Amino acid sequence: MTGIERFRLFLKEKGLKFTPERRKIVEEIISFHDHFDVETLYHRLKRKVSLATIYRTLPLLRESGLIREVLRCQGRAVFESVWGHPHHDHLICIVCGKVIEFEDERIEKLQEEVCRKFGFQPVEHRLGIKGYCKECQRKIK
Amino acid sequence: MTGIERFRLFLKEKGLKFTPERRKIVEEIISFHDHFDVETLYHRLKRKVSLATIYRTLPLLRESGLIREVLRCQGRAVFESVWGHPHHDHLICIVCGKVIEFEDERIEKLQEEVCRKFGFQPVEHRLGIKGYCKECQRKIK
DNA sequence: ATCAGTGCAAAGGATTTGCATTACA
DNA sequence: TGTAATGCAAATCCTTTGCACTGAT
Repeated sequence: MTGIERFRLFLKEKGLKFTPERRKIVEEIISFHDHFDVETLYHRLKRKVSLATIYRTLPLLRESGLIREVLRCQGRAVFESVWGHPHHDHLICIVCGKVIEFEDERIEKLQEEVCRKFGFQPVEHRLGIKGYCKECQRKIK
Repeated sequence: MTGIERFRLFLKEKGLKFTPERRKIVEEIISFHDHFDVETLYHRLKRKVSLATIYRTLPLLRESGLIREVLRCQGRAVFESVWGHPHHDHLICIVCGKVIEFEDERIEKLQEEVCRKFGFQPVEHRLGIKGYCKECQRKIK
């Protein structure tokens, strides 16, 4: 199943409509795997879809498991496409803003274990470690 | 060393001043270990310290390691006092908003391992798992 | 034919900032 | 004394919303 099909199905199940605007948004999101904020997405869509519609569509994309919010950068929410990409977490440099992605299956497993322990059904999770990247540590010293 | 002393020292090292307002804020934060947002803190301080000053002081408290931002709730940043409290992470129910705290030493250790691997010097980290709590799972079914 | 979705512009709400004044160090 | 901090109010900036119109199912 493609991401677009997935979204279409999700909308159908909820009795919502698959509009041209929503199609453009999903297509754009799936074609890139970088981090993006709303403004960036808006420009990538060449302003063919209004900001209001983007803001109204993002929650649906989250619910359907196509994107997730990874972090906040100066008040702005930053998302990433999740479809077809292995889950990973982030190291965020508080000096230069660089983001390093990493995967650790063991951490994932332990999280699942914790959820079971509390009878909690996880939907989305986010692990962000803020600190100084290698380069910025040097600069400071 | 108490939290207040720690903050005082931090300010001194940075050439900043320890004012009555900052003292009130630290005292208040240390006396509670719950989660709090800016508005709540403002009211706890009985409005003796202005919102502007609170907003200007919070980053300093973060840098000095006394508090950390744990999550965002409808746009509002939520913090918690970290001083003298073991690190923990959160399960956040997306239906009722309940927050369950948990500690897992093994996850912490793995995070340190990841940081070493990337030569990254961690300052603060945050693991939040969103999903359905036990009660809300029942309600939905 | 309906009911949800869209764009626009206005509203909202948290956070930041300019400025004159105050007060630590 | 000199520099940073405070409070106030205005300004920002991201995000949400009301409304009249459009369009997917």
